Amino acid sequence: MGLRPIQVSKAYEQVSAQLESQILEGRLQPGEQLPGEVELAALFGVNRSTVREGIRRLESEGLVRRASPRKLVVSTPKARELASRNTRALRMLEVTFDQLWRVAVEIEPLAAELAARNATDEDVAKLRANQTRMKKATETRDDRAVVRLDLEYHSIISEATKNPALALAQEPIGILLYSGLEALLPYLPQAPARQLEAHGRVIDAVAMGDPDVARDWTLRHAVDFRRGYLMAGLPMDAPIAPLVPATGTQPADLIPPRDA
Amino acid sequence: MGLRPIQVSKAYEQVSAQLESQILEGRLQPGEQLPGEVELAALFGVNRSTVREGIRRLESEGLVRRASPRKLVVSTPKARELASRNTRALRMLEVTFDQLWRVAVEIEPLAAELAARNATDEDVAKLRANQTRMKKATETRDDRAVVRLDLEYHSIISEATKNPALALAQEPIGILLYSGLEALLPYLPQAPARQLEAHGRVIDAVAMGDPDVARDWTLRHAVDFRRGYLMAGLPMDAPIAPLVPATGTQPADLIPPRDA
DNA sequence: GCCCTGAATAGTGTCCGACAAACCGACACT
DNA sequence: AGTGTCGGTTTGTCGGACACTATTCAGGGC
Repeated sequence: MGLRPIQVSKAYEQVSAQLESQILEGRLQPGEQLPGEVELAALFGVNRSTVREGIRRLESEGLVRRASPRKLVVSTPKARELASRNTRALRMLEVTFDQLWRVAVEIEPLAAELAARNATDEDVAKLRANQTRMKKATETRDDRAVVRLDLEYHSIISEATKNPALALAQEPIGILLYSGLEALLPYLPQAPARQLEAHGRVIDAVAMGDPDVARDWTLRHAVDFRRGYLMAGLPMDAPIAPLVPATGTQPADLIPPRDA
Repeated sequence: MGLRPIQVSKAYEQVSAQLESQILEGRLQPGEQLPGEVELAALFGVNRSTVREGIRRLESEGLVRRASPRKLVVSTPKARELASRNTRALRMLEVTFDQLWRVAVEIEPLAAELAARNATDEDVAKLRANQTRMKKATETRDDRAVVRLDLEYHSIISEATKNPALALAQEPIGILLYSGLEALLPYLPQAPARQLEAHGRVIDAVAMGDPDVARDWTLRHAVDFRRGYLMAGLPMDAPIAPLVPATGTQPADLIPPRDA
């Protein structure tokens, strides 16, 4: 029969849904301040608690943001938060190195190309600063810093493309993929040096606005990374970040937080 | 100075943060059921309202889900919801056709290739069913249905890759890009026929497990789409979905929903 | 014995009212 | 001008309450 499952709509869902559609339709514009909770409750004709629950959802989706504890303003979702949510989702979906790499090897060169086309002087400056610190970290063999700076490098490239669609697609993949670098470094002491070289070439190409060279060296870098991963004997088809910890932890009870 | 902005941590944030970390660390596994709100409130030592606000966030992030109104279970974020959130974000960031297309032209062929490598019989069946309905919609010139089926086609391809990283990157871009198809169709009556052909070729290639052909025809399809967009005289550098509606709508007040 | 039905139970959705802490703006003071 | 003070406002949190509905379970019908 042509019957659809009926779904009761909770009040707090309607609150977030209505506010969301007002935002999406542009009737509430980014930067604009929302009324206080009591006033909203009055406008919607529901209790303040209900409004609060609705607001929590919008907050978590990045459509509204607290400029200060008292100011609730409409906002566009921030790239950083989107990336971290997507990264988390990929982790939970137990994505493998191979899956990530297959996408990265196509998208990272594109990112480098677009960065070379669109990067501002400021972006280039950031890249050079990153390179300087990376050099230092490589010399002092500070693995932790190497990984952190590598992630930062990819993030700067992403931003330099001036292409939100690319950034959204690339960032979570880059973050997860190059987090795996940490497991790699102990086996491949020469990796940071090769990385430093590749980054340097790409940065020069970006600075000179040479898309082809940027693309080419990024591709090499990605291929090299995969080879290193293989040589280190790390598994390509195992989840990058397993959900179940290796140590036999039993489901512990939650710890009350409020004693602070 | 080396001072960091201080941030007070609200109780409801700690609730969601603690539950989130329990999930991420695997101590709470997907499918597992959470205690009721009262019990959680007791465990955390806070009021039920506070727990509820925390749960709303996790719910909105897809880390927990209501299996039935009474059962709150841990869950992995669903691809569909991630895609729609990311799509919304891209819209709000006022991404342009050109930006989307540059990414799509690299990532969609990859998706087709991987689909050809990994698609199951079920995926192929879905694709064929989609093709059948698309044919009908083309013949009856039902533009609305053509767009809907095109989006579905891309979604099936995405799923057939068996690569969550790719799906995450591709879906929002595909959704946004091919929503623009609707604006295109009135100008290009022959577009659906060409699309039908391209889809058909890709589907055959996927069915036969031929990655190269799948990739090739998807690339052609993407290039063709851009040409159509140009020929129709549609703007490449304007936001795909402007936030501010063209009609002069003034910021309307919120409408109380509860009279239903 | 098994299935169906209806009562009992438990849990969610929503509301009310309240209060301390903090924030914000204004105002007075040096 | 810069700084302290003060009071109103808003948020964060609490406790309690109640209707409604899943879910459970026991008893009756087959």
